[in-house]
Amino acid sequence: MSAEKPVAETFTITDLAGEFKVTPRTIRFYEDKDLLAPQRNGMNRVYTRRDRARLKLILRGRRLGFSLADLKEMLDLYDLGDGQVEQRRVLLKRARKQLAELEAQRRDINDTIRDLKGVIDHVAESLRAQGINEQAA
Amino acid sequence: MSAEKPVAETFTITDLAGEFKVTPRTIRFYEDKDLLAPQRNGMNRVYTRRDRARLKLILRGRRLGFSLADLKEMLDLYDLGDGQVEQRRVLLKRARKQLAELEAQRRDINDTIRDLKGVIDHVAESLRAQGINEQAA
DNA sequence: ATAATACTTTACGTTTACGTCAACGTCAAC
DNA sequence: GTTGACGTTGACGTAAACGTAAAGTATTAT
Repeated sequence: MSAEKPVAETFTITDLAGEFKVTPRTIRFYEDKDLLAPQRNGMNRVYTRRDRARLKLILRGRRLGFSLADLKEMLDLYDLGDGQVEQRRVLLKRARKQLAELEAQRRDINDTIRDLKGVIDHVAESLRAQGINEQAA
Repeated sequence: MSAEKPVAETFTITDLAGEFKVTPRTIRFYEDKDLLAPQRNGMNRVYTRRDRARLKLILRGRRLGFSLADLKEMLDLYDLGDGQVEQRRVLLKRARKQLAELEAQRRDINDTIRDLKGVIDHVAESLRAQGINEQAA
């Protein structure tokens, strides 16, 4: 009898696992690595929307090839926005460094996309030149 | 007595390792996985500019988080542009699928960059609001 | 002749990110 | 009261991507 509304107040581990197409094992593993820290209801883990947002960020980072250690640092960046002055200065430096790396990665992606488009155009053209349809007969 | 010009005709394994900041072990490992197939001069490997280009592509792919298995497929895409018609049709489909994935990844990156910029702006602003310089005293 | 340098193969070790049982707790339904 | 359904904690297994010796070969320098 779980609510079907877009977002509930809290989530169970299988809720999140189902939503993001990962196994509960994965989510527990992230907790073991201190990337998540859900509350408990007795023995059971209870995830807030904030936990859910963190998980989303972790999985996005993983798709971009970042290690869990990297992602822990990035999450700490998001967390420590209300620290002491010196802490925030350090945070700012790290965040800008991280930003530079992401922009470098974006350049890599753009280059790769351009190359791949070149291949596609070339092959598509070579098929057209022979008067061949792209779809099979 | 190695030439210092930007590009030579052929390269040794340590040439490439030096240029791309990886170890020879890494390059040999890629060969073992059939991502590279350099010529031999006796026992020693000899890399052409084409091999070098492949290595460059592999390393760029790795920075984007692709597995070596993924990259082998992608390299095959680049290679098979002159195959039979049916082969090229398959190639075209795969290439377009690959392109779609890359564009999805670019969206992930753009989202992440946007989030991170938000953090930076927020923290920088909070420091300015207190009349604090970003650099330490 | 020998030492240094550069390269080779073989093989076992390591880290990361989980997968896969196994055994147990808890609550609702039958 | 036992059977699921869902959750829990270990603990061991594993695939990927190299790292790290160990031991041999080939060329070059002295």
